[in-house]
Amino acid sequence: MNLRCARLDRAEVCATCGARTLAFCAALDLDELPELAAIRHDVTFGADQELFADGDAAESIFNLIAGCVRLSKLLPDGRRQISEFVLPGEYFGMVTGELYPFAAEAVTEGRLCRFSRRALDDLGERHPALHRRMLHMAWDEVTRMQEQQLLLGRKTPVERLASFLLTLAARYARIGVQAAPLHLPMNRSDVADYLGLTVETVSRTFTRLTKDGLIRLPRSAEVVLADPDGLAALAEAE
Amino acid sequence: MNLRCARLDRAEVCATCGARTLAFCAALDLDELPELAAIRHDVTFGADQELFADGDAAESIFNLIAGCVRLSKLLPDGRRQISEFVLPGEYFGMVTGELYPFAAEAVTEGRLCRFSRRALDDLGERHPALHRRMLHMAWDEVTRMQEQQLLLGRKTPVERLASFLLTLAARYARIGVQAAPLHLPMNRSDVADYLGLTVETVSRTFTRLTKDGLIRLPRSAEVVLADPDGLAALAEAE
DNA sequence: CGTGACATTGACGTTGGTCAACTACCGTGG
DNA sequence: CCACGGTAGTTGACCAACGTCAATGTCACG
Repeated sequence: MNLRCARLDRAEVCATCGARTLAFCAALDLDELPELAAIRHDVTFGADQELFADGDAAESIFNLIAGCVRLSKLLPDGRRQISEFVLPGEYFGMVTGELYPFAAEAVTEGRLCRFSRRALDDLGERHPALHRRMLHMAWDEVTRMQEQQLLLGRKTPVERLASFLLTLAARYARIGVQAAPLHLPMNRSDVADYLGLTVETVSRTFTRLTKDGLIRLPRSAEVVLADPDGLAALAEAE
Repeated sequence: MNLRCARLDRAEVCATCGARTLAFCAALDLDELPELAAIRHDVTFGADQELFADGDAAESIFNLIAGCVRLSKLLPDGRRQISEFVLPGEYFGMVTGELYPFAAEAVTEGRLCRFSRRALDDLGERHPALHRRMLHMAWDEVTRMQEQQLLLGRKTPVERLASFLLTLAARYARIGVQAAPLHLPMNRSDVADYLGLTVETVSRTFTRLTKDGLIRLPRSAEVVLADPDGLAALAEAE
């Protein structure tokens, strides 16, 4: 295989990527994609694999293609807060400082593109649409985080879990993943650390929602949203 | 005064603005500033004034020059979460949707630049450095919010208040505001809704920190950080 | 001074955390 | 194919922390 062939192949990868229309890559035209493909590094990872640790040198930005990743921060005594579950099409690892102020770990196995910050920034200089798209995605992220702050600061456990299930279902629906039944890739401990609760409270709350007929739980990782309107009423907290 | 004079005057406003080096405006060179000045609307506001409500049409982006603004969300029963206290040099009101999903109210009197989303986006097309700067500022915002989520989800009241005081002092120091004693522009109820607590708990926690010699409270809005290291130890939660 | 809003303090109750036991599930190996 | 062991999830009893409700204190402004 000669160089020319190799370049075409790499471009092909981006052109046929399932996550392209969702991710920031959508900002580039087909004929610009080879430039993106040229600076992209393909990474596959297994469940529970650490992608980077809190305090690592922040040299890369990541674009998730498949799987689920959790971003988390720890207190010295081990208390943990998961700030986000990253889904396909979303990017993570963006910081302006030298070090990542949070950790990224795989929830499930999956695949992502790694870009050197430097190279991606250069590409953005040449194709401003890329930075513009990343800006809008960052704004969406901020909006989601405001919603999550309301949840963490003011909602009861039932309201938190109802919000969580609905939001996750909506996010999966948006990226074209069937959501009935809703599959939870993360375990109860992850859910607890995302919602600011303990595993026990999460478990009790699942039971409570089940007994009230709002959901069904054929398996612990599979949720049927039996009464979405009822859940929404809880989530918006009447 | 003729048109030419007026244009020069408007440009002058941006060139001499105290917040320019802090805000996204720093992305533009002096000779590009008139373009920014041309689309800028000057707004002064009084304490407690509503800048926009949750659900208003999102037609503008705001750049705070002076004063303090709170961004908040409400649940139907009145529970409130303040997601951010905006300080001079920061911008707010950025969303990708049609409506603001949160409210913005003045904490103190102050001054800001209002930009139509459309006009600012056009300017960003012509000067990519602007979008790039806004992108980095958005990333910083996300980083601050992750820190705040850890606070809301996992910290105790004492840890929350210690973190809050240190973070606020650091932010003021960065923009060149003297921080000894630290002046709190917001009342206890705002602090409570920012930290996910009640006023009573906030008040008791102020008392506790005072009795432990970590702070002094000459007036309820004035805090002397008597033992910053002790506060930091609490904030990082040993 | 007097008034009203904001802040603090106290008494008490509820909610969600802690600790411990129990159960279900899954993979492994006999 | 079943027994076993380990992990994840659920349930129960108990308790402490924070919220609630109510009273009191403080300060700024007329």
